[in-house]
Amino acid sequence: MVTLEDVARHAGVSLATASRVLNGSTRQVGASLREKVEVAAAQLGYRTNVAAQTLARGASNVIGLVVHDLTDPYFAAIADGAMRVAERQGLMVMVGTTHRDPQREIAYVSTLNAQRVRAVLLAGSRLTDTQVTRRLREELDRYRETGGRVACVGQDMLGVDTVAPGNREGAAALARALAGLGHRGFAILAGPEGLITARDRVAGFTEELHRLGLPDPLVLHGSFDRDGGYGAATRVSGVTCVFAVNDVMAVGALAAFRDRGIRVPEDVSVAGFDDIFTLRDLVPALSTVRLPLADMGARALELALDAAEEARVEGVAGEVVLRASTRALG
Amino acid sequence: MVTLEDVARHAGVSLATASRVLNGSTRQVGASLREKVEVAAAQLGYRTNVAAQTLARGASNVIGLVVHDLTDPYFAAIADGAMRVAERQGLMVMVGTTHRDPQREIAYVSTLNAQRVRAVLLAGSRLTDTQVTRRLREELDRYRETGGRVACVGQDMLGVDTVAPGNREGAAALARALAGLGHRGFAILAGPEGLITARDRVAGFTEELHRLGLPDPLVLHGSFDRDGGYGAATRVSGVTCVFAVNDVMAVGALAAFRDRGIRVPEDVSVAGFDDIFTLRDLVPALSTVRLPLADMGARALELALDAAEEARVEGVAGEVVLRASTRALG
DNA sequence: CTGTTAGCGCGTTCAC
DNA sequence: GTGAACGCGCTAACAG
Repeated sequence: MVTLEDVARHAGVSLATASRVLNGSTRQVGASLREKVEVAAAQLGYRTNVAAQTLARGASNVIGLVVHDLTDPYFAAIADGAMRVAERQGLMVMVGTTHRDPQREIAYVSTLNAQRVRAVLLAGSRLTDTQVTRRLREELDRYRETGGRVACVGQDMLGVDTVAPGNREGAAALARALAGLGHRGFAILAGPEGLITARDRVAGFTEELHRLGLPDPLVLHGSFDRDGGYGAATRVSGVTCVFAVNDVMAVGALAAFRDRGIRVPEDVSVAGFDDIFTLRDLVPALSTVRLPLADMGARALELALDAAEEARVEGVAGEVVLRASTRALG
Repeated sequence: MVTLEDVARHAGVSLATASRVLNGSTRQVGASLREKVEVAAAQLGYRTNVAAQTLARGASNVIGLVVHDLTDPYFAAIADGAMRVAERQGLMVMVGTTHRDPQREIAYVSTLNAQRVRAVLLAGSRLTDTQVTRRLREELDRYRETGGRVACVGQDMLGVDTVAPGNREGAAALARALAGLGHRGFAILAGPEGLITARDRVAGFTEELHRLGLPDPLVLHGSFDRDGGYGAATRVSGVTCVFAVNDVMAVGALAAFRDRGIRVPEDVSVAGFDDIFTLRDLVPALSTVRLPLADMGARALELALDAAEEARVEGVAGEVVLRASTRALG
């Protein structure tokens, strides 16, 4: 293993000089020595030892990213956005996937703390479980006490910089749009009870129906994925419009209705939430609430990197997009 | 920042003892001292400094993963598989996305080398550009010379452990199946010319048509994504069956045909390749060649981690899956 | 079992 | 400009 010292010796200069030319020091080095060092480094095939550098500098060039599931396009999009800004800043990204296990989320924060990453990004809905939230906060606080920066894409419950999707407002806007189409009987494929993202979308939608003087929707719980949508849709009846709290669930619902011989949108309208890119060619095209996921991931990392005194919360508005999966009544 | 030394002093033991209880040493420590150390660590909020540990041990607990694009479900699936085995082994994963820029792939290998990661996983098709391949190999060799382990999901061109999807064979089997349905006039949405995965699929398909005595297919190039499939499908005519070299392109083709008023499968059959999970609810359901992507990612990491004398190449067979997007003729 | 000590590779004051 | 030397936090002999 070639070390800086090898390079220095080979170039006939001091360790310090070699360090200055090879790594981003502010100090200047004479052209001739600089040349020698570069040649020696190239010849020997020198590669900086980042661990040593991190130790000496007391700061790393890595950021941590914790998501639930990379194969869920929602998180893939957020991760992509975050990784683009990381790359632009010359930072590497360490990724942990929790597969929706909150214990694992906490464990990752701890591990990333040990790695002394520059910043940690938490993507994904918070849970109603206050125990879990408290323990996560403790872990985050401990990390932040020693200079760690944290940002979150999701609900503002951790006392850190947060990019908060407008779940309530978006769902409410969607309800309004759907009501505007003439629908009066709704079902909500509501996701799991403990997931705040799902809850907020349900609440925003339901409250808006109230406000419009429409009857309460049928609320059907299930998992937050395709199968959850499918299963819940199986139990739908007597409504003209179904709101799945995310697009992936809506896809499951579409499949369920197809299997049941129920046509969309002729027999029932279906809307989702998120506007997942990979699903844009679905037939019928899915009405949904668009969230700029990549931007949200990027923005969250920017917030984390740009240290501030107190936690900032940035809301992100969802935009209702009506497509072929919902139709006007009468 | 609390260090091991702080903990040791606080517990009234030596640095070595503290190290032994807090980090995974094989050495035993008496119960009473162990207890003291653990209490002290907890009280002080000690967190291992992984950089220091890595430096001292000369080995890190991180693996590197280089993919083209995380938002492409193909890579997301591979990454997910790899990350599951990483997690099982207690390793963290550093991810780099190249966005199909080969320079960036090389740069990431260099950076991961500097990080002294335990292993590097390269996922994604190789290119026909021999210059690029040579430079990548050089960079990999340099990494391997100092103990780095490398594995690749893709073509065996790097001289490293490789999980090689059976692109040719899979495409040939698909051609056979499609011919068995009675199709004789084919078009291939062939992807970019320089991408070997695409090339192999085209070649396997074409050669099998030859072997069956069927006419040459119409070969239409384009990008390897949804838009490439859409664009190429726009130029299709006079055939009964279209083979898109991956599922995402097939989705684009479906959209193009829809826009052109061409019905699938009534007017034209469409098949893809990969069997992307997120697309399984597409209508019409896509005929394709299934690749066990997550397993491939997992297997590649296993290969990399389990050091061997010489590079192993494991072929992975694709399985033809005929669904509703292709129909039998006459 | 437990403690002492010499590095691991590099950044960075300091003097020159 | 350049070099010498100390310290970053931890591991791993080695000695007891």
